[in-house]
Amino acid sequence: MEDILQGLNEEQKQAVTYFSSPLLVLAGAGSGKTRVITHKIMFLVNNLGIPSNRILAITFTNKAAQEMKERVQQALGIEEEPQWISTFHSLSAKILRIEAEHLGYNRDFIIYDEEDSKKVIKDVIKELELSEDIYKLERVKNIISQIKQYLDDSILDFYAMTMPHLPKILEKYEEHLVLSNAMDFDDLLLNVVKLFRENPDVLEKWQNKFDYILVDEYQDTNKIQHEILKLLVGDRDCITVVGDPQQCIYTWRGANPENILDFENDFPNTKIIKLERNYRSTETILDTANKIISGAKGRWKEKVLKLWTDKGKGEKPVLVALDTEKQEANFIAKQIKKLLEEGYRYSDFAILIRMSYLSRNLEEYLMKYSIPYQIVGGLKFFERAEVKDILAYLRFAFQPKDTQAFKRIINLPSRGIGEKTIQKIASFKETDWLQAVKDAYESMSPKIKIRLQEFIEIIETVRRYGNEKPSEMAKYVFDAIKYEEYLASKYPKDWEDRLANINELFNALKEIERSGKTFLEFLEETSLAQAQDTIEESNSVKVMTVHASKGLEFPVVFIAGVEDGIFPSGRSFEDMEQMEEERRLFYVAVTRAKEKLFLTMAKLRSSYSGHYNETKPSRFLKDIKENLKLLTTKKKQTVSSKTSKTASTILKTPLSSQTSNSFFTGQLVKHDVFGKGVIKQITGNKAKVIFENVGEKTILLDFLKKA
DNA sequence: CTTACCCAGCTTTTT
DNA sequence: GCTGGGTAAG
Repeated sequence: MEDILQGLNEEQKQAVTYFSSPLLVLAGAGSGKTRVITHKIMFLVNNLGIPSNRILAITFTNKAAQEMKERVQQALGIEEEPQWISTFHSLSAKILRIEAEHLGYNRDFIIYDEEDSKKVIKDVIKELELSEDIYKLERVKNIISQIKQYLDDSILDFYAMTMPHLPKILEKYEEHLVLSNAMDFDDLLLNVVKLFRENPDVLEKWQNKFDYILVDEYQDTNKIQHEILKLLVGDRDCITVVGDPQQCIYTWRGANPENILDFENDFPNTKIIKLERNYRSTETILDTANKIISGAKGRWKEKVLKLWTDKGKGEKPVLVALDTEKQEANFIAKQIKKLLEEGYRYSDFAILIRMSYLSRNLEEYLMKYSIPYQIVGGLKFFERAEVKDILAYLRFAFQPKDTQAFKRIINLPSRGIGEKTIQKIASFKETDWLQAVKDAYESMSPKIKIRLQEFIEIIETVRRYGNEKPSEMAKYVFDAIKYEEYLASKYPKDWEDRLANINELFNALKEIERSGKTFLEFLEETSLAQAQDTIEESNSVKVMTVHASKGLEFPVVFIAGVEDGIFPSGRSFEDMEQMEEERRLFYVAVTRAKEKLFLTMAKLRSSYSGHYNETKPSRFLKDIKENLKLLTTKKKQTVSSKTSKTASTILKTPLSSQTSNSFFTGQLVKHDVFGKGVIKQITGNKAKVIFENVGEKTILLDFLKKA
């Protein structure tokens, strides 16, 4: 017993050993959240005699799950990894693979990623002949996702007022998914709730499977995840959740800092324990973080945690204002080089950004200084077109109902099969697309017959051997469709890089053959892979979005682009709630740092067109200016000649010099293409303009001139 | 049906 | 600077 509790502080011990009622642990950044969960699992097993496979633990990333599994396994000295440590999405997929039939699905269902779902919605909008201006793809997709996440039909009613055909779209969308034996990300969760609600016996079975449930990063769970927990717990007490409302950064995915407070309502007699002692950062960094969050608003504020540490003062965070983004990147790279001499390693550094496109500029300079780096996240490996192409062949062979896979490959590379032929095939479709192709075969022209024959042969071959030897089959497809030629002609610039990706795919497939996993498991893993899962152990600087940095810590952190419009994002300007989220994001970013923290900004930043725009320092800097040390770099390249002054000087100046591109509502403007117009509304870097000839358009400010 | 070319629009965050 | 869509020619 001493063993497990050793090294924990009083509150942590309490959290680990409390079982009398549902437990909510409010745990600040760096306060040992994950540690509490891991130790509680060990306590359950060692001291209460509960088998590890009867404990369900939910983490936010697969990486965290894997680490927790390993730690628990090692600490308990057990043969097998604990089975039920995973993310909500992986858990749901696992449950649904077993219970799919109850929902009219087949166990071999495919998980549609963002791109697949979007294409389905696009097809549906076309099919229903709706205006793409009113039913904007991105918006419709978001609404559908919201409806599924909030478990609330009134959302549909609400949007249906302006989009009367929305219910029809939703219905058709669902139909398409079921016909493809596919689920989207939201379905994974939603279908579990449906399953449990409609099948009490199934629910009971799963309730009986778990004696205790623990959830990490609870502040970022949404309604539907909460519902899954409620169902699994039933009327028992067996749940501990750990979270921090200050770190809720996924409201756009249905999470809300208030949700964590509702836990008390849904689980009666909830006990609350606060962990406010921070083991990660220096006092100055924590003080800065506390200042940021003390400006927050909202009901959860009463639950605000005040972090403290006995680590000592430490150095003040440094604010550096560079002239341009190039110099910003240059500064960061140089600073890293400098700190390396003080004994830091590359892997001690993280560069955090609010928007992923900011990484390009950084990359350039990291390369220039020969600093090994890894961009975490961004376009993920399995989302790359070439990887998806090859996988689509395997996917389709495996699941010939998969409409999106079929549409992707039937004319890839060009087989002379276009819209018309696909329509024809569709008219023959009864169950799956492969059968439809075979049935439609006779009615095709001789030329197309040959091409279809080739296609069928490829698919049939993959069907025969795909399950055992996916890597060989991938190679076979690659050769059979002459994919290398296709790549070379389609992407003359970077086809070699893409080819390298294909090779990596072959390796990944070989790896699963070795590990004894099935192709389906492989597909599931790849579609649920997260940014953090790709983090390499290598000694390299990590560049990532603030979102991707959740739960991680680094000795030295740079936060780049601390400018209004970037951090906070320009989109949050008109929406209080979103601005609040930006604040929490900033809080998360700052609390990643253990020892040193640099905030950098560029006075001029180029937009995609290459034009430089003046920037304003982030509004969040005002709250923390006394905490910051200001570093200015002299004109010439002598980086060493820096002068220190107070941060407030820089915060005062730029506002007044903002004349060059300041627009206002009602202003007469000119656009190269659209001609003269009047600004109706300005949001962020865009303006709604009514043009005399072409009507209303939303235009980026960069493209407008004063008339 | 395909290809080649032009143009508009654009960058949150992601399971 | 990139991409997806639209269009005209083959």
